[in-house]
Amino acid sequence: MNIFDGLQDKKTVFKEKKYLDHRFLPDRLPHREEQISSIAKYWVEALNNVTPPDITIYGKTGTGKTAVAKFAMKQLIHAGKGKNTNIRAEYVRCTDYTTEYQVIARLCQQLGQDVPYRGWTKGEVINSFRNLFRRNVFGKDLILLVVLDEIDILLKKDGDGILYTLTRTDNVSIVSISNFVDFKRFIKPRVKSSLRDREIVFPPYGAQQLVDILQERTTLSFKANVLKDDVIPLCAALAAKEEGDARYALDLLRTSGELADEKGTEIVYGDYVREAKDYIEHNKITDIVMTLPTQQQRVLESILYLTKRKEEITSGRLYEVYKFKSKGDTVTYRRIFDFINELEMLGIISTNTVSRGRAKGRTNIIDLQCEISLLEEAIWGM
DNA sequence: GCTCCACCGGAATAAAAGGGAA
DNA sequence: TTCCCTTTTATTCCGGTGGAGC
Repeated sequence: MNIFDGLQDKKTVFKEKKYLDHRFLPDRLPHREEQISSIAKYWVEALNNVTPPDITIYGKTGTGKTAVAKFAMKQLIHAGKGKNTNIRAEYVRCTDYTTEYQVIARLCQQLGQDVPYRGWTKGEVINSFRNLFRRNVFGKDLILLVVLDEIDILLKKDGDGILYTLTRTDNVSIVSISNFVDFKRFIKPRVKSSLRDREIVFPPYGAQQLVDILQERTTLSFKANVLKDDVIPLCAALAAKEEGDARYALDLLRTSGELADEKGTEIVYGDYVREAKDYIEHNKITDIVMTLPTQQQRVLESILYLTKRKEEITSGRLYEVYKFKSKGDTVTYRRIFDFINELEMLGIISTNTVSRGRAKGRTNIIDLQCEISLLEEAIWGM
C-alpha cells in the first residue's frame, strides 16, 4: 500500500486547475483590447529598429497590468522573428529585485552577461550592462524593452537611480507598472524629464467583465456542468467589490472548487464561494503575520490590544503600549513609523492623520482593517 | 579589504487647526 | 472676522553600523 494510492485519481470538479492561476497567460485578455493596442502602437517602432517611447501603466491590483504587459512582450518577440531586428524584452518584478544594483545585475544575467550579486560596485555593473549594447554581440543593434513591474516598491526603497541609469542608456525603453497613480512623486524632476513616457490607465473590472473573464477560464479548467449558476456571478460580485480585482475573482473560483473536492461533492455551490472568501482572508492574514519580523509583530499585537479595549489608537498611545509590551528591547518611534507604513501597505491597518490644534499637535489614527478573531488566531498560533 | 544592503536613529522640516492679535 | 503664530507630532532626509558575498 502506497500512501499516494487512491489520492491521485480522487474525484474532482477540475479538468485543469492551472488555468485558474492568475499567473497563467491566456491567449485572449477580455476587456483589455484597448490597452493592448495602445502598447502595440508604441512598441511597433521596435520592429523598425527604433527605440520605442517609455510607457507607464497604472492600475489597481488585479486589473490585468502584468498580464497585458507579458502578453504584449510575447507578441512583440513573435512579430520580431524573421525580421532583421534584435529585440529583447525583459520582465523584472521589483518586489524580487528591490534595488538599482539588483535590477541591472538581473538584466545583465538575462542578456547573458554574468555579474555577481555582490562585490562589484554599482558602476561596474552599470558598465557591463551598457557594454552589452556597444559590443553589438548579436550583430544587429540591440533594442531592449524593460518591464519594471511594481516599480513603486523599488522607487520608494532605492530612489530613482534605476530610471536615471536606464533612461541614459541608448536603445532601452522602459515600461513602468505601478499600483499607485502618484508614484511619480518618487522621481526627481531631472529624471522625470528624461523619462518621456506615455501613460496607459487600467480601470478596475466591472462585475460583468469579471463574469466574462471567469466564464472563459471556467471552460478550460472545470469539468462540464459542475458549477451552479450562481457561482460565477457571486465570485464576480465579491471581486468587483474588492476594486475589480480579477486575481481575487480567480482565487475565489479556484478555492470554491477545491472546497467542493474536499467535501467530496461533484457540484460547486454558491455557498462554497462564501466559504472560500473566509478561507482566503484567513490564509492571507496568517501568511502575513507569520513572515513579519518580531518587532513588527509586537506592534501588531499592540494594535490588537488597543483595538480590543476599544481605545482610539493614536501613534503616541501605540508607542506607549509597544514599549510596555517589549520590556526594554525596543526600537525608537522612528522605526515604528516605518512599521506602521508597512503594515498599511500590507492592508492590515489603515491610518488617517489628523491635527488637533494648538496644544495637541498632529497624530495618526490607526484602524485595524481585518477581523480581530482572524488576527488573534494568526498571532497566537493555530 | 571592498561593496551592497538591511536596519536603525537623530535632526530637520512640514502640516494642521486652535489661539490670539488686529 | 481675518490672518498669522504656536504647538505638537508626522514625515522626510541623511548618515552610521554591521553582516554577507566576493
